[in-house]
Amino acid sequence: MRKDELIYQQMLKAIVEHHLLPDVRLPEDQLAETFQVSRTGIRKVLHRLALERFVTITPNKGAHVAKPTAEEAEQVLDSRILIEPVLIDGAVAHWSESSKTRLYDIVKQEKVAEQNNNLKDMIQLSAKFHTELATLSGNLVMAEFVNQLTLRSSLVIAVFGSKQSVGCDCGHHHDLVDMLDRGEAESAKVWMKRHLEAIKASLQFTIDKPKSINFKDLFSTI
Amino acid sequence: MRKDELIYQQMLKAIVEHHLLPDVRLPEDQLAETFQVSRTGIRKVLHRLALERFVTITPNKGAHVAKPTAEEAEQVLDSRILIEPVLIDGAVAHWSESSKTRLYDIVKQEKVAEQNNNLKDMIQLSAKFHTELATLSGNLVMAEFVNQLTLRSSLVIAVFGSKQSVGCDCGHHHDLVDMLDRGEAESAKVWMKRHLEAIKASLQFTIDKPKSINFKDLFSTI
DNA sequence: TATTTTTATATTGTATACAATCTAATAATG
DNA sequence: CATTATTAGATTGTATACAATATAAAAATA
Repeated sequence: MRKDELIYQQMLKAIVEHHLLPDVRLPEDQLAETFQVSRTGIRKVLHRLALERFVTITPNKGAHVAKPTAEEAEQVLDSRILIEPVLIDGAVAHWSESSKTRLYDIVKQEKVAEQNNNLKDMIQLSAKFHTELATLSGNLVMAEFVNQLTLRSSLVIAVFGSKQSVGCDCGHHHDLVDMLDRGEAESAKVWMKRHLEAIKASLQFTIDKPKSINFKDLFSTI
Repeated sequence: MRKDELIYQQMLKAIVEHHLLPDVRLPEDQLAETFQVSRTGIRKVLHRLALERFVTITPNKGAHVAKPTAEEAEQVLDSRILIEPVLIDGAVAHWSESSKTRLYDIVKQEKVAEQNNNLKDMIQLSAKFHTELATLSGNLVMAEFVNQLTLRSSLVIAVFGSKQSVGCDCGHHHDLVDMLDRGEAESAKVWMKRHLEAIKASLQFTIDKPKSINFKDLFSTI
């Protein structure tokens, strides 16, 4: 993998898994030193993350982890509520043994993460489940968009979510796969809509405060 | 507006309006000279266009105008067929006199462009109509995605489209606005789905060849 | 003391320099 | 003559240098 792609993946992971919280400053120098590249390489990554809404770049003031507003949070979830159900038809149409295996496998991992109370894995796996399902619909353009939306949801949860926002119902994903395997598209659509509405309903509008970060330590442990 | 934003807009416009055709090489030096900035600024823009799928960057070989494959073309249109109808509800819910005015205004401009056989305006205005409608739904996240999809459609049309792909039915947009104004959401959804399916059906799989480009001349005339 | 002004420091913005890589032309070899 | 090596030129990849801007601290003024 290209070096800048690797840095991108690591930073995105850190943001999505709440190791880097919203509003945290991302100084180019420190990141450059952390990843052993020049500022040029870091700027490329920050620029990409900014286009994808995970980072905010203010001219002459630098990059911060993005802090979605309440409006944006709502719109991200509403987008998923609109889109993900209509992808169910495609997933059912392309359904196969390997689809089933892939999704059940993720569900299994989710259960382990839940038992271990491993929040970071729970976040990552939940996003992975939804992205994988979108991919199974056969439309890569849509799958990419859903992928971005699930990752943005993780960021939204960092700002407005409670613990139940991510973990309350990962067992439920199992039920959805059952429906898909039985070819019950309509039930699956309804289920998906309610599932996402439940996540949206779990969001709360509170405030939190950023703190200083040692990037070298952070990226050496994850 | 920031200088790099302006360069981005101009290059995107050139691609979307078919002044820069798919597969055309985009050498950093020539673009840097054309826009009177260093390669640094150009690379930033090319990188952004690549993330948005309007440009393809091959490592150590540089940037080219993206040439969507048949699969991608199909998926872009399918995405619109899935998404744009479900945004109708939001547009009807937020409907107002200003909505009506905005859309009719675009339709009016479309008619002028059609009469003048002004292909470049027809492309731009058709994309604008669909984006504006998505914006009226009230969900900015969705609107941005639809905007990207409409622009990618223009690129798809550059590869697979016939003249009718863009201009066959711009009068029809008028009918849609009428339905929206009467609050006929369901009819409007069906109309939108058929409209996009017609565009998809007009795509043909042929071949064309790139030719050399004088960037200075090009960007001094548009 | 509170407020403004000035200065110093740190950080980002942009251009340039040099290294790495690819492309194409020329030379060498069978 | 066709094919492979070699070399020269052009182009991209990355780091660094310097300018522009913002931030924070110190000094000046009311």
